[in-house]
Amino acid sequence: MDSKVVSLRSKLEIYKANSGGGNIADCPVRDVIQGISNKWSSLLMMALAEKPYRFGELRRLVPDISQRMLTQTLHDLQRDGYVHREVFPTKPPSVEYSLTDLGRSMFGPLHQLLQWAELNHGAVRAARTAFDAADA
Amino acid sequence: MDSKVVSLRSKLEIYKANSGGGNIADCPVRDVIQGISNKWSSLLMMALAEKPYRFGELRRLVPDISQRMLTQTLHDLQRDGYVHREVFPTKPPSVEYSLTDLGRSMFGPLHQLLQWAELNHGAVRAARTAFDAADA
DNA sequence: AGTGCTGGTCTCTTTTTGAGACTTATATAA
DNA sequence: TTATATAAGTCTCAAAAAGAGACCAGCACT
Repeated sequence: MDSKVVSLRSKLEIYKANSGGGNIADCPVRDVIQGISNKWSSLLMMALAEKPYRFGELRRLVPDISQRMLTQTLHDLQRDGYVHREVFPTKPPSVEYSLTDLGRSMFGPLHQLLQWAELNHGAVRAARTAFDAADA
Repeated sequence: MDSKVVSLRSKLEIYKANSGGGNIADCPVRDVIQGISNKWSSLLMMALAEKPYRFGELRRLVPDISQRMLTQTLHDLQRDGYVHREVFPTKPPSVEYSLTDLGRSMFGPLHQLLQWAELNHGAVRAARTAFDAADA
């Protein structure tokens, strides 16, 4: 219990103290988390955790993502090592995206968070409704 | 094992099939996840999981957040029910932010993800370096 | 010859974020 | 007394990011 608090403190205040001239903005945990804390990353991870998908399949699976952001998010996930991109020499060429070992490893804890969201979206919606009613 | 795959499938394809005219954009899991998948939410949750903080303390703890985004992110976290805001009648009045029960509940799985990031940021950095070297 | 499929890129517009001045009331310092 | 600091924001303007949609090349099918 206390160990959790200590480990948290280390990530913020003690991190700042330990890293001589280092800014907390350079914190490696932030660096990693911010790569997956954006609108589309977790959704695409969720899709690719199920099975590999092609570019067009992902676009149809997530109809409200723009082609531009699908390209860019997949590129970023590939760069961070979560996603593998493979081009098949069909006519026209098709591209398949799949999770790497690192991607599957990261999806473990991410999946826990997704499950929490599934279980608790009722509570979150209720909180929003109450909050919006309060200042009305 | 298979149950994980099935539960994933249900969130994407089967969700779409089950929710008659519903769009996958309305998916409640997405709704909740997108509330915490932004640049500052997880960082502030991390800080407040350690202990309650006042507005100015948070600003000093995270020096690269703008006052504007700190206000807005705390407001959104409060609206979603993760954070409690309390005003103390000091002169000038001070405001303390703390996690609610729902916030602490959500921080459980979030903390798992943060720990993964701490353990694996080396691998992510290495992947980035390799990727950037490849197309150079 | 025209149409559609592939996986993108390019441009333009709208939205979001960042930087920084400004606020109101009180306390402290010069 | 006048100046300065502190609290928690808000306001405005500039910059960055995201969304919408046209456009591209090469090949298959009609």
